[in-house]
Amino acid sequence: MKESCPISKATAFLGVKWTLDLIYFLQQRRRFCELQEIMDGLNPTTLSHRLKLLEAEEIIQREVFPDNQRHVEYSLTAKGKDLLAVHEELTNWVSRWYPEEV
Amino acid sequence: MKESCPISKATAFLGVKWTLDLIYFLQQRRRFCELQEIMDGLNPTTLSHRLKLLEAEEIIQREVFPDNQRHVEYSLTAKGKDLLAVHEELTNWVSRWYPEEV
DNA sequence: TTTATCTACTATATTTTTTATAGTAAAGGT
DNA sequence: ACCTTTACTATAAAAAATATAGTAGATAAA
Repeated sequence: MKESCPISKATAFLGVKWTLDLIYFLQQRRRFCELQEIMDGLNPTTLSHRLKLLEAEEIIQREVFPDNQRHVEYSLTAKGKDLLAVHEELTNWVSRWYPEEV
Repeated sequence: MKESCPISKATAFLGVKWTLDLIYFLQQRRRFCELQEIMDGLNPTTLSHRLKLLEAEEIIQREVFPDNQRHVEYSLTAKGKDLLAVHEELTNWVSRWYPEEV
């Protein structure tokens, strides 16, 4: 952006469909299929892309269980957890403007 | 989403490319062409779509100047200004994790 | 021990969004 | 009269999201 936007580092991945929701749900560590279900059948191609993007940004970490290669868990890194403050503000905003929803 | 996500009301428009940046730049009231320039030539079709979305959500307001129909200004509503708290948190996060950028 | 199920994806094709580019129509300046 | 600015819209191409099916390994059930 011409005029620097101090948050462009963040909007590059937060302003992408599903990212904000995904971070919310990853407050608990989750498996791929759990995320799919929770997110109402979000298609696996998109979910896979998004997880890779967030992993590359070091917002989440992917852990494969050594005893079972098919067991993979995703969770927030310290950097990712630190983003939850943003979610909190967002939750507050939603409760102020859509009180019936929260 | 199956399991309710309390912020889905917000992520529906914030999790869309350019929305977060747009709100940031609309801290000051701006005209269409200014936004285009500031956002590094963001194409007018997308900008137009986004402005309409945010207007529909009552995050921004569109004002046509009565003396000149070609003079249109966009600015944040109270609801939109209230979202700036989220931007602030985001700015803080960026400064913590990308100190060289801010 | 064959068969079925679960998990974590990838492949392919279709639909939706975004983008680049050009164009329009009104108003204002020169 | 002519050029520029403004706020868009139109069209076509490129990129991203989705639906759907499929794969491969591991575990469970018959």
